[in-house]
Amino acid sequence: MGAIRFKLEAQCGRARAGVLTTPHGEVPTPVFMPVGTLATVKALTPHQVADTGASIILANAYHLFLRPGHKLVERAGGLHQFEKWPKSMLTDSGGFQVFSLTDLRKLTEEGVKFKSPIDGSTHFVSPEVSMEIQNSLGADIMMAFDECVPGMSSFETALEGVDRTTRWAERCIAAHKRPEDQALFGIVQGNVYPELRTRSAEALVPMDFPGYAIGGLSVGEPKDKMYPTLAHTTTLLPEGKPRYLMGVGMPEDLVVGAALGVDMFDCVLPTRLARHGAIFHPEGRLNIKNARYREDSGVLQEGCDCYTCQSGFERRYLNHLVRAEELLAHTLLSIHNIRYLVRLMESVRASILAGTFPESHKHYVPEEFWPLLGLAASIQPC
RNA sequence: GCGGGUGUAGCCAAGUGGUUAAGGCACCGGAUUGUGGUUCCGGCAUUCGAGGGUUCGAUUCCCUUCAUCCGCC
Repeated sequence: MGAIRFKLEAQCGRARAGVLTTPHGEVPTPVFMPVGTLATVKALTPHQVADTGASIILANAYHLFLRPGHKLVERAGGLHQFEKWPKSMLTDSGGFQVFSLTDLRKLTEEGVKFKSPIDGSTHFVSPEVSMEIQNSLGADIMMAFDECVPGMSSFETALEGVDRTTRWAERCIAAHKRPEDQALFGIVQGNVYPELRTRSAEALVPMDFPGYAIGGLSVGEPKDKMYPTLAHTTTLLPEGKPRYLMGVGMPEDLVVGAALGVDMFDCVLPTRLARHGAIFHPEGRLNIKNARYREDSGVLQEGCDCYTCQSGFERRYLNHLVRAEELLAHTLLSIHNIRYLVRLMESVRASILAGTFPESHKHYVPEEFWPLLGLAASIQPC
């Protein structure tokens, strides 16, 4: 018996609705997971995060390793206790920082030498170190330490990334100390090359991870590369295990991902956009600091059930808070944006259960991509 | 009233007798997908307080005037 259970409740074409059970509760899927890199979803209290309907959040092993240190978090009773988040939690391995901190690191077969962005000191992270960090942090789900190559890398570079990720995956499994209460997910790499995605999945699936992530997407490649790659990759993964598309959070991408059989998503977008004064809206993204909202007495989104909209905060007030760089702007806009994505996933899930997906959500997706959803000329109800 | 200084975009401000007048802030847009919390990319003065003169050519040199600041009566 592993740390998690995953039960599929319904399928609709390739889309799935399920329930992921972790030691810290149930997570209905498909699910959007807010990101709390440094043991906090920026600008929000745990209560506010939970109030958006989020049932699982992320933290980052590499960043917490640098500050305050994973041993300190362990002495504090683990991440749940440290940051007072009682629900499910997932830690990223630091693998993404291999990609995002590319000019501050040196990569070898053994691991990665990073230069700390905090004080310039150097630190070595390997699959074994990442497992040690994540075991100390104690999240319900931890991620393998992988190599994520940039969006439009050459086939050769992507191939190296795939094979290194495979070798590192074996080392992660061997180094993982708490499989009974922490589930370790493998990560499929391969950039936009279908044959490399196949190669990666064929190597990782026999390792029998309790869940599989799709990494190396939304890292600079265009959508007409990303979507077909995703469509191919989800067919390679085991039916009965959760699938997690890493780093994806645009509403249309969530709908496409769910339609292609993804169960979990995470993204910094809702909170980062909020801190830059932008919000999700059915008509597209709105930049609430634009001059045209200066006298706007409406709420962010008519009919939205988030705290910010329900409290009646007007656009002209939020415009002011953003311009004045008041902290409350970050809080109020983050709440709206996270709730927007959580609610989107709730409605996707309900439609899958009702058998009306993806027809019910196709308006989120540009028409040119409808064929990918199974929404060509003939729509297949399920 | 006298002596001196300064007038360049909404604000601070560089600059030169010669094609398109730095830069910063603000402002107006855009970007941001497993977060290096203050980032990146664009746009924004046909004109240098006003008027006149010298010159092939003036924001720059000269005169007048206006505004403003400092000091002395």
